Amino acid sequence: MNFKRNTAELLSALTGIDVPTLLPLIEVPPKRDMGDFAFPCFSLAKTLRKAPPVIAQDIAGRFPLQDGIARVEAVSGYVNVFLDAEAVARETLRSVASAGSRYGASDEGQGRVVCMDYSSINIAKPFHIGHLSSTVIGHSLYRIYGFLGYKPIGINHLGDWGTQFGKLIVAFQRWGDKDAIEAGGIKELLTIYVRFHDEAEKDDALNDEARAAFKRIEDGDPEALTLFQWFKDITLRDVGKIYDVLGIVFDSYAGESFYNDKMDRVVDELEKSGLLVLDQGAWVVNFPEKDHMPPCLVRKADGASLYITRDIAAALYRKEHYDFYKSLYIVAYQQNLHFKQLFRVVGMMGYDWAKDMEHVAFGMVSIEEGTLSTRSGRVLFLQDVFEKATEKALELIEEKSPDLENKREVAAQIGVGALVYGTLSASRIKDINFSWDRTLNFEGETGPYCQYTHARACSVLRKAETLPAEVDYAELSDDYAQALIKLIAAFPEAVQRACAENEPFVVTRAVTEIAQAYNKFYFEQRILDAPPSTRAARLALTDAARQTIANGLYLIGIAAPERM
RNA sequence: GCGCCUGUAGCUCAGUCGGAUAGAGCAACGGCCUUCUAAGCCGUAGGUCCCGGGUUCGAAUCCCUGCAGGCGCGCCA
Repeated sequence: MNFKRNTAELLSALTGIDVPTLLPLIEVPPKRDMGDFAFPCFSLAKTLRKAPPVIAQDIAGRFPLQDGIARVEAVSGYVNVFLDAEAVARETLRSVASAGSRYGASDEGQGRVVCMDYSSINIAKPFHIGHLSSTVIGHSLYRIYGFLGYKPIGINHLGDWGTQFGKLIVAFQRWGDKDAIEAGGIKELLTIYVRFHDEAEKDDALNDEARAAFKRIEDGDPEALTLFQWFKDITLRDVGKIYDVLGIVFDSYAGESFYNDKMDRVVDELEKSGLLVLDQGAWVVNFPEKDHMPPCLVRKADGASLYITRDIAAALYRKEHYDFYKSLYIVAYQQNLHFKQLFRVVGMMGYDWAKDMEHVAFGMVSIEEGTLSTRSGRVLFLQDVFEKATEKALELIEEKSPDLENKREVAAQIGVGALVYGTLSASRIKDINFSWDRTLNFEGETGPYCQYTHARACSVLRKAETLPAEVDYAELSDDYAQALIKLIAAFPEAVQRACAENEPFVVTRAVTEIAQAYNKFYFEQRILDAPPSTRAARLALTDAARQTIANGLYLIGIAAPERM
């Protein structure tokens, strides 16, 4: 049963206001002793020509005490509704128990396809913390949408085209060592790439050579293509290790090179719709004055296409190939203008589904030394951060639970959990200033805290050995149990909000609050050595908390170890 | 110059699209392990919700002006 809806229905009968308009007006009071739901009567004052406290008093006096409603009070213009603790406990715990790992899930998506462009790494460039946000937000949204019945399509739009591949070929042929690259991976590729730049400073002819080498890739020269593919394989193999650690899989790796032969069509179409204008030798699309947007360049003076040309081609391809209901781009806010232009151009081309594309923007990551910059050495490789966090977790495990069997595995889950949590703990738009202190702090509102709480609940259940078949839910009327139950009951709504706003942090917060409430409950109330009836009820609550935390952690892409 | 975004405790952030006395965590200080995992719990202290106007029963929240910071603004992605 949905208590909020039920309250709205009863209120509707008393006020004559229909349920849909009533529902958003009902709020949760700031303090628990003010009840479970509150209905402010101020907005009714004008139409009813009565003072809000009088109206509240009237409604409260006529409120029927049924369907789990214990009592109703009128306090300074509010109607405060108190739910029956036993009923709330029963309904909530039963629905968690029956849904299990699907608690919070729904079929509201009805199998509709949602494309998600995230992570989208560059070939031959190492994965650094700047790539983490897109990867982790995208992955979480992938799970959230899937959980709510959509069919997500995870797309890693690879940056696998451009003259840098010509440079890599030249560099490899001059100074490369196949075995060293096979062994060293991306870091080795980066080394020869950096060397190319150093040498090219002295000898500009190298740049011409690189351009020629890239031309060979474009022309389909077998040797060049083989090398090109090899660079990609090396990169994906390396980056794949990070995706494995994060538990990420993609449905498509179609990147820039994939769209290479699909761009002429875009230019043709733009031309036919009369949108293309020649300006200073280049072809551009101009926007109406009201858009306040500079024109966007679609084809360079030398005939070459650009980033946005590829993105238009990709948008068309995705619509035709997946027939998406929504198409999300999880990309930093630096590219706000780019996506505004992209969506507008696609709309101007006459595709009404342009409205279904959305830029899921997020803030920038900087480190203490300043903005990230590979060239000036201000980088933090994700691999290194993972390792350091895992090491810290391992130290703590050695200290706190030296008997744990799979220490390394759990340490990695905790270290990575800390990092992922850090990325998903605030709204997307906030900039992140990376700090080792914060990353390696596993106390308070952190990933390890939530994981710890989950493991703690698991430990209690393990010692109990069996879950009770019969539960007297009246045993869960104390404040600590009730606070926890209400947060568990609110979890499905949090998942829906996270989806509607493309904001994984909403789930992060919900999980954190449940963990906090469970820890308070755990500290204040004995579970295993309570009297049988109480013990049974508290075990059932422990299991519900355990399950909900596990589901929430899954949705934000964090592992939930049973021991730590 | 134009456009977008951000501004809440020393720091990192919430604040359920206008509601009741603005909440958490970190850091600081003080307590709690012979009892279910102390990666935990409790307490103390910490606020000009950037400034100023406006809208109304009521504003951290909505509107306007300003200030500060970030990002972007044609041949990169």
